[in-house]
Amino acid sequence: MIHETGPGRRLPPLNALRSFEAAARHLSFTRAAVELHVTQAAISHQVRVLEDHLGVRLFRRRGRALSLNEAGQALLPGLQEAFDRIEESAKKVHPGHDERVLTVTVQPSFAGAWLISRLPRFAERHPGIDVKLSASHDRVDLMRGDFDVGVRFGPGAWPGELRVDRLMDEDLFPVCSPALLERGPPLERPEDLRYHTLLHDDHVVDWRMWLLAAGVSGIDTARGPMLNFSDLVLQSAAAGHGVALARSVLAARYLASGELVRPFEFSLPGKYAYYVVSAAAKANQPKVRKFREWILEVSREDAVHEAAVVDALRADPATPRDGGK
Amino acid sequence: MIHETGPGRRLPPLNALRSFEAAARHLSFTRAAVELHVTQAAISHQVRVLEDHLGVRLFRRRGRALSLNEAGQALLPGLQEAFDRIEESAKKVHPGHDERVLTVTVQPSFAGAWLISRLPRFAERHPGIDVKLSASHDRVDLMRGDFDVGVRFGPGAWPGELRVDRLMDEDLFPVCSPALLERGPPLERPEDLRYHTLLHDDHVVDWRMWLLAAGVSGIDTARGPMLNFSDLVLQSAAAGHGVALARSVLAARYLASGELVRPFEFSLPGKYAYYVVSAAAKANQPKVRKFREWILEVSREDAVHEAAVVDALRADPATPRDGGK
DNA sequence: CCTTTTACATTAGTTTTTCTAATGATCCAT
DNA sequence: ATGGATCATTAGAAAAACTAATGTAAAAGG
Repeated sequence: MIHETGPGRRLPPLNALRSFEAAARHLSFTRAAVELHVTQAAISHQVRVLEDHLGVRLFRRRGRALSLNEAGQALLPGLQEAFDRIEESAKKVHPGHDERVLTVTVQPSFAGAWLISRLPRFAERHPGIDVKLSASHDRVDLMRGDFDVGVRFGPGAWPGELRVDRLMDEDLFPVCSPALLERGPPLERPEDLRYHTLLHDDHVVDWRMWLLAAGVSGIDTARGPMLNFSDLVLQSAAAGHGVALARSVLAARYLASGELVRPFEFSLPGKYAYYVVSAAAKANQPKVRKFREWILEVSREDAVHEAAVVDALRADPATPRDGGK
Repeated sequence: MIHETGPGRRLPPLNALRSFEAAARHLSFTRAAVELHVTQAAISHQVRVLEDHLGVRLFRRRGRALSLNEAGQALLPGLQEAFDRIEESAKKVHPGHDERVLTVTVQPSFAGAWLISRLPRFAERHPGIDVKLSASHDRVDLMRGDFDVGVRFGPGAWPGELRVDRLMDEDLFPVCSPALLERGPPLERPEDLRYHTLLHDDHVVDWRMWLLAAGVSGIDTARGPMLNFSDLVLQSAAAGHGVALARSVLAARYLASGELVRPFEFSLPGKYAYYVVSAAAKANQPKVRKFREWILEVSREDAVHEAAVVDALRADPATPRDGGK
């Protein structure tokens, strides 16, 4: 009665075809679901959509036994060739590009103190993405394309066409072992630091600046050992060797476990922060976007959570929430 | 660091591929949008999704001029072959099945009085579906697969595996031309019908039953002409030849235009109703579902609307809302 | 040139589709 | 029979796709 041609193609629902192909290959909705990282119900729905669209059943369902009926058998081979062709074409377009592998570069201190323990959560949420984490001090140029995304500590402004999102701010405050606090010389106010060994690391962290900000003078900041890595300084402090000036992100796990405590509240906001960084050209790739969104979300959640834990510990330092050392 | 293989395929987003293919074929997002019955923005988004996924641009956009770049040229041919293959396979599965053509069977009276004027709305909402309407008195067996869907007037219970939805109830009431009401013998109560010519059709409608229900006796229902089609009876009434016993659905358009009026309010609920019917096996096909949902929705809306119009006319019969005859 | 037209891009918000979790039904093996 | 495995169904949540409005840039027309 009413006519509307439209010269284009008449393709069945493509996502339903993908589910059907997987289901037909496995002869199992459940296994197809595993392959496609969805639930069995999703496959069931999609196959049904395709069957409704075509107006034919494609499977013979007899309880547990699943098999292709005639229509299904007619459909499958051509479909598989078609999908092969698509895979092949897609590979041709950008060889060496793998949308499943995400390469991430971070500093070792951040990897150990923060990222490693959280990465499993990412793998769980995005089982289709395979993270390759590179922890290294080497300055990596994200613009050169060696890595998809990085976490950098710094002022937040880098040259080049980058997408930069602030991840976490960094505060500086002294930490020491609970034993030192209980049994060492008094350590109630910043001034008391003069009776303690100060542990130094050779990076950003600077006792002089902190003491100045805390309004304390006359303490010799040349005293005490200097260690190469931030984490070693914290370990040393946890072992009771002295008081370290900690960066909040790196110290968080020691504070949470009770291995380190903060003798005083005062903390100096660091001038640097952690940023998620990626080349602008890559920033919108799904795998990159998912990582960025995930890490920003986790850092937000954890900030809330850790603040609560730290508060609890401060209220009752004798019973650390976790096993401790 | 974390590894998760998954032996399956690695296909790009399939719907994005469809948009790309159409856009590449037309070398125009706008024309691709027309073909796929979506907006230009949708194509733009989908192409972008594909480009992000693959990590390469596929088009060269230079203002108005759109062309495939190297990557796009590498992708297109294989993709088209793949889509050809899919179309071919889908056709093989169910030849003679066309998901764009919907065959509908109704009685001529319903087609003319109700469906024809509303069908354009359906075409507008679902431009991808091409309705083939068959108006015929022949009893058609929907189970035999000759038609996808039908509208049937009857008791609502038919044999066979059918999906049946009640569409509209049918009331019986007398109608006549406004001229007859003004200038003819009085016609204020059902009793006054004795001074008028009764128009009969040979179908369901029966003056005897109506008069009985209205509590009037002693009127000779054998008087007056009998016509073959319900609509002819109404036309005859509109021409002032007498009073017809109308079925509400069929009379609605005459009432709306003012060509017919109801001399009294009393109406007898018909024992039959209109139903949307299709074979259970076809009832979930997208084209069938869309038609069913549409017709049910329209009938609901129109019921509300027409009730309002009829009320308005009853309040002021001299100024029909529509042009009239 | 300047204006208008045409076409793609972008944004925010809505709609539609897809997916999940829970549960049910069925078949098979023990 | 009973338990385990598998697909189906349902309602509701999450994600994807789409639209409308608007922006931007290049080409075409005066």
